[in-house]
Amino acid sequence: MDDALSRHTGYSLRRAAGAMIGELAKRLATIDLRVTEATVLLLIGDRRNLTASAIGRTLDIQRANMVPLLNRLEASGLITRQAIDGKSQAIVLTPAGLDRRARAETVTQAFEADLIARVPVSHRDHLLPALDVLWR
Amino acid sequence: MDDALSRHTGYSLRRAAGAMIGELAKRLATIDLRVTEATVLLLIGDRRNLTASAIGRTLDIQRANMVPLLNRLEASGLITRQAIDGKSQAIVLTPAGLDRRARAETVTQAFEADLIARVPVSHRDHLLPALDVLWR
DNA sequence: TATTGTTATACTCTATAACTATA
DNA sequence: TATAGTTATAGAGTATAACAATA
Repeated sequence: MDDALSRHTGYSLRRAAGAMIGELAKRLATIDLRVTEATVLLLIGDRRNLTASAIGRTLDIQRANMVPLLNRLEASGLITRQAIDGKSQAIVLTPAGLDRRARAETVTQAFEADLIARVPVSHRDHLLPALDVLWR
Repeated sequence: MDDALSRHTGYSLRRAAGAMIGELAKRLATIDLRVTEATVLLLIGDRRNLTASAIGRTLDIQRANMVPLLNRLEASGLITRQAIDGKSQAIVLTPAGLDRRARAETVTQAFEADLIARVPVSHRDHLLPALDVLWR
């Protein structure tokens, strides 16, 4: 097709990620979540006493950009901020947050299954390890 | 690490693409190009009589978003618009555009080589075909 | 009728700098 | 001194709607 770009792994990576995120965003919109919001909910449910800064470090989101993100989740009643000490706050899921998180897990797991199903079997087990080395 | 997400191919795809694009953007900035601008230059040099709409279709960029992108390239003296008929315009590289394109090719090829070198040999040949199926 | 180029606008994510307060 | 939370701001990419002119 576009021969100047068809053999570029970087280009394919960009296009694949774009297509994937677009599709996931559509599915998460049905439960009123953005991709980044769902990612935060999934992470929080897994750990305890996570601060905004710690979440940001794990997800590679700037400290400053966590603020409006968490503000929205708090305004939606999905999280609360609980003081750990005078400086840090734990981000905690509310009952509504736990419920939304469960629904996000259902959506993302179905999405994952559909995504992986599209990859030919011969390549399937290579994709995740190959991707991981590019950012971990 | 983040166990709720570590086995998600979609999440790894997003992180890998983000890290990759960030690095590529830095390298292209040294020759005063954005990622999308470089992509357009590489595509144009390969074909002829490409219209803005056709470029957009190939690169999955909305028609409306091509306008400011091409305006910048034109303002930088890298492209010109040549009438094909009363409705369509061919996007053509100027001599400066050809030179910038050659430099973009050098940067992207070095980047590609570095990117692929990081993928373990056992997975290397599987990455591009696995990615391609996710968007082509 | 479908397509091209365009304008306007808004949203999402990301990046940087700076400030306050606390560990 | 380093870190947490925050504010403000800007940039880049993307999405939608609408319009005039032309194929």
